[in-house]
Amino acid sequence: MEQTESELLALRREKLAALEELGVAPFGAAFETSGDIARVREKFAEGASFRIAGRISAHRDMGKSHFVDLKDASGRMQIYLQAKELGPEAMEVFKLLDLGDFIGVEGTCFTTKTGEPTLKLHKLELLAKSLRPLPEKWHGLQDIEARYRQRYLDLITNDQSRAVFAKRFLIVREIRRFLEDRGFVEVETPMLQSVAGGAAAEPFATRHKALGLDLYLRIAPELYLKRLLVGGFNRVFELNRNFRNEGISRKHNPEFTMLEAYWAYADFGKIADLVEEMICHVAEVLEGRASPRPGTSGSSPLRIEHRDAEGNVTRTVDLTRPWRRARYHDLVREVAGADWFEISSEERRERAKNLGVEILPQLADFEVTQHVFEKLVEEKTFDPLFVTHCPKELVPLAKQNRQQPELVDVYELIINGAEISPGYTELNDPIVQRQRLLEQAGEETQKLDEDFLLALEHGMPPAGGFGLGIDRLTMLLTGAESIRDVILFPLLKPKLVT
RNA sequence: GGGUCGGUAGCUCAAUCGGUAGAGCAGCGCCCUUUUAAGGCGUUGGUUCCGGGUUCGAGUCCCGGCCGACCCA
Repeated sequence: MEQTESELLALRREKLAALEELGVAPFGAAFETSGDIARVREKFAEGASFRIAGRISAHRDMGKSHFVDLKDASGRMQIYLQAKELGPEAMEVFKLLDLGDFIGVEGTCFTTKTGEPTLKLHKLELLAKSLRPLPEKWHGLQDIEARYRQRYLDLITNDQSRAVFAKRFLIVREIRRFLEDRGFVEVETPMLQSVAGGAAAEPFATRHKALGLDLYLRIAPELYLKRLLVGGFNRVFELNRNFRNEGISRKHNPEFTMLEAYWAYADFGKIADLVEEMICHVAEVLEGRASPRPGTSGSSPLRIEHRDAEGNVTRTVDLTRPWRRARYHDLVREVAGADWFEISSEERRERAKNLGVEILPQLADFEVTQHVFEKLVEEKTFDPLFVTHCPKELVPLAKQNRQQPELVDVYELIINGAEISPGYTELNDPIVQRQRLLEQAGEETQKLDEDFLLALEHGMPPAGGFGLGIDRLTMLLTGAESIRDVILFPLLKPKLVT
């Protein structure tokens, strides 16, 4: 089933063959450079000689001479070719080059009439032939689907996209650095688990052949990290992928990156302090400011601006410390009336509808309140807000409050209209933990993680812990509207691109 | 899962009421030794996402499907 190639592709193959005929290896070997292009631009000095390598991104043909733009991840540099200088053999090779080819060059610095720093070539080497044309230089790759499926083209073409991912990698690096500075040890726990615990979510199922074992991709590392608290690690974190077999949306990808950390002898209040400081630290490093000094970062204003395609500010998130902390019940009262928890269940349902919150009849009472909370507090809160003392039904793995046992000692951090980080005073009572897990499993006939309960029975120190969604944090700090814009290869249905 | 919108040349986009599928960039040929979205002249390139249907005639209208975006559940 031979498919006829388009002329563009056929032509590039012909050039490939012609190069081979000239004795040029079209997929070359290592090439020693004087540094990446940005470095060479810094070192640029009239008359000095440098070697650079990169992709041909533009070509301006002047007849007997040519201007070519060479690009690498660090920047762009103009090179200048003269037939006289390079000689006829090299010019013959040059004629067979295309936009998108990788070349290595050696040349002498000079500045053009228009002030452009340029290398006048005396050597040119083909490093890799490109057999397909790249997207157009001016508009770049606009097709959203193509940008996700062929992210490499998006990264080549769209500087903003590359900037978002550069920020993501910096965020991850700074989080690791911050936690390690405070004595947290990074660990790795199983992604393949025979009981997918630590959260309420549908797991992906898989199978180990040799052991004849049903396994699940983890939905959270929590139960393993707590085993490490039992084992004597007092400050641990894991920053890696979780998998949840659920729908896809602007805020959800089936695999996503989660930070979880546990701190022995701390509680959720200390955890909130830590998370607040950590996010501000990361934001300040992203903004190019000096690292915040302990105890002083609270005073300096810190705002994140989100912009649309035209560069207009669409939202400002104010991260200036200290962040607001408020109790769940108080926040609900603020939006739904001071008497919300005194009125009858029927009255609450009626009022929720009047407030524009859709309530299905089968919802439990606490779920009605939770819906009101989500619609009227969470989705309307953009500046950081620690929501504390949630009802225990919402958070089965946290510790109950000593004064009010119907509440748990947790916070839920909301920024940018979404939950971004839950923090807990962890439950370390194995007997209560077993009851809670049994209740949670309920009719779902979910297996209990008996190994985890066994570990707890050996004694787990009181501890604070938190989770932090790295994708959503990156959305916050980059202004991305969709989680797919901060994940290099988001999940899409398969489709052959040609 | 439901609703709305979209898929046209390698890329970015047009195509009136259903009437010969076009432009810019890229490519190819020619001219030009400091250009930079280089320029000038010429030129190639199409399964209009796929499959049916209506029609003298379908990119356009109808039905089904695939993929994506947004909203809702």
